[in-house]
Amino acid sequence: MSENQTTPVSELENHVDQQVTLTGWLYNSRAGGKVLFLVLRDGTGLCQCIVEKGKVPDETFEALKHLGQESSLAVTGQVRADQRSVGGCELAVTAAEVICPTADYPITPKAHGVDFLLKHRHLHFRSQRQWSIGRIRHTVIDAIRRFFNDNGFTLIDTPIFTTIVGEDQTSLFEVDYFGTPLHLTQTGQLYLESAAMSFGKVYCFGPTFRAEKSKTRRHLTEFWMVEPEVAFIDLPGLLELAENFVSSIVARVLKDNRTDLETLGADIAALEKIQPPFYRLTYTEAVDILTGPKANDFLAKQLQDFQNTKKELDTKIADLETQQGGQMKQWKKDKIAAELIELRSQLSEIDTKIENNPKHAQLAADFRWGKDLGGSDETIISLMHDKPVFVTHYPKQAKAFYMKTDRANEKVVENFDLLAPEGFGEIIGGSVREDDYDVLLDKINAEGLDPETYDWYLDLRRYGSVPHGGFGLGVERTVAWITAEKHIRQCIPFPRMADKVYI
RNA sequence: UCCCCGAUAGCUCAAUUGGUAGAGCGAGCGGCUGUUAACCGCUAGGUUGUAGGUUCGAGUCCUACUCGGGGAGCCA
Repeated sequence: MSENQTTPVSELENHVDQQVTLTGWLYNSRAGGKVLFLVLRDGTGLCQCIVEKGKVPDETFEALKHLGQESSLAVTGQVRADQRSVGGCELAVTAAEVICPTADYPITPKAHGVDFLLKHRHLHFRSQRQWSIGRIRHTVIDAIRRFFNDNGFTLIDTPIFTTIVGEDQTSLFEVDYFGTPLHLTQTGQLYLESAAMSFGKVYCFGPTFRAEKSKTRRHLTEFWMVEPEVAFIDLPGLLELAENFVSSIVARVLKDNRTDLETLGADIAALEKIQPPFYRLTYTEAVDILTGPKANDFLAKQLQDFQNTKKELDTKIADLETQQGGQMKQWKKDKIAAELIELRSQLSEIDTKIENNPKHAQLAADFRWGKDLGGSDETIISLMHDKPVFVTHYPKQAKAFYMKTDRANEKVVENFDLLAPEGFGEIIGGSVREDDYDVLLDKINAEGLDPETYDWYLDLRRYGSVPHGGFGLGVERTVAWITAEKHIRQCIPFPRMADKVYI
């Protein structure tokens, strides 16, 4: 069974009316008395294989008829173009070989809960949704490398065992490095700054670790981040780089993964709008929006929408419950019961939203200049826009020590966050770095950090310091946004969450 | 760490508000030549998360714990 004797499902359209052999796994089967419909999954796509009694040996027919989901097999037959089939092609089977028959595969083609699927992650990969997300993740990562490699950036691999704190001291994973405490990297940025002084434009790309005990849909303790760093750049330059970068990723996914996006139910029309320029707001403008009538009206309208949806759901549920009491065929009753389950789960989701809306309104209204923007605040801002939004110039005290103080307004730093639209929130954080030796040293001391540890970092300001800056983009958050996946744990093969690691 | 919600068959969920635990899917057997999460018939499948309490009687009410989901803080 060498590779050149088998044909990938993705290439069947080039083999119509030819005889081919497919290898893969049984995704689904529907058995008739004298005809079987086997849906084969081979990693490149799905193909419906038709097995007619009499066209294959009887024992093959019987074996295939009782074959369990996810059995591995090889099938040979003639390719036919048929619009009734998934993918537009099907296989008229003349011979088949079962490689490994399977019984009791745990993941059925029906609905499953989140916890169950995570516990079966090693098998859940095989499901359509995870497969499509995985392919899009692949494209996103390739597009990231492509963009930087094509734009004069040099890849610099920064260490995973580190001695320096880039973000927050409380969120470090400590490791015992031959008796010396080190920690896993939170960012490659500080190392990258030294590389930028050698290569000009650099980037690093790898896993990042944050020991934040966050239990939300946008947090992982291990995630992938790409960080470009550029010498001789200012804040407007960075924003331009970031919007071109993000737009190029989205464009690549639209080009390479349209059917995956369709499978996932992503909003393709919205993605097509993702082109420069993005919206630009200062932090102060964002605070004015949050505490002013605009956010208030927006949230009030949102609450009204939620309540209208709730009313509609309540009416539908009441209707179905009344119908359920009446006389009717069993299958009709079952259908109503299934519909009720779906509607009730929608209702519970909308109830949560209705419950959270006033809390978020309160948080937004109580917001005072000086705090960092909260998750809900970012969600509100991002929901109010149909394209990504840059929020720039945050208060100095809310941000990391290395960010450059704005010389025009010393209360703020020259930084930015990029919020993905329609509620997805932050996907990029970045800044111009403080390039003045004395200002940086003061910041290090003010933060209570040990200047000796940062001696090499200060050297970069001693020897030919230049204005420079960069940003970090979270891969899983980007994939979640593009695929319209609610939770980023679905956007990494083996998610590590606070307090939970399955395999 | 805090707030809200949940735990019933392998899976997803019901159980008329305290009165004999049910259905679909999945599994097994049978039927059907064009199915699309196929359909139809039959069969098997349960100490209702754990421990205690209230009650003639608890899946349902109370307390504690465990596990899970959502949200806050923090962040990519």
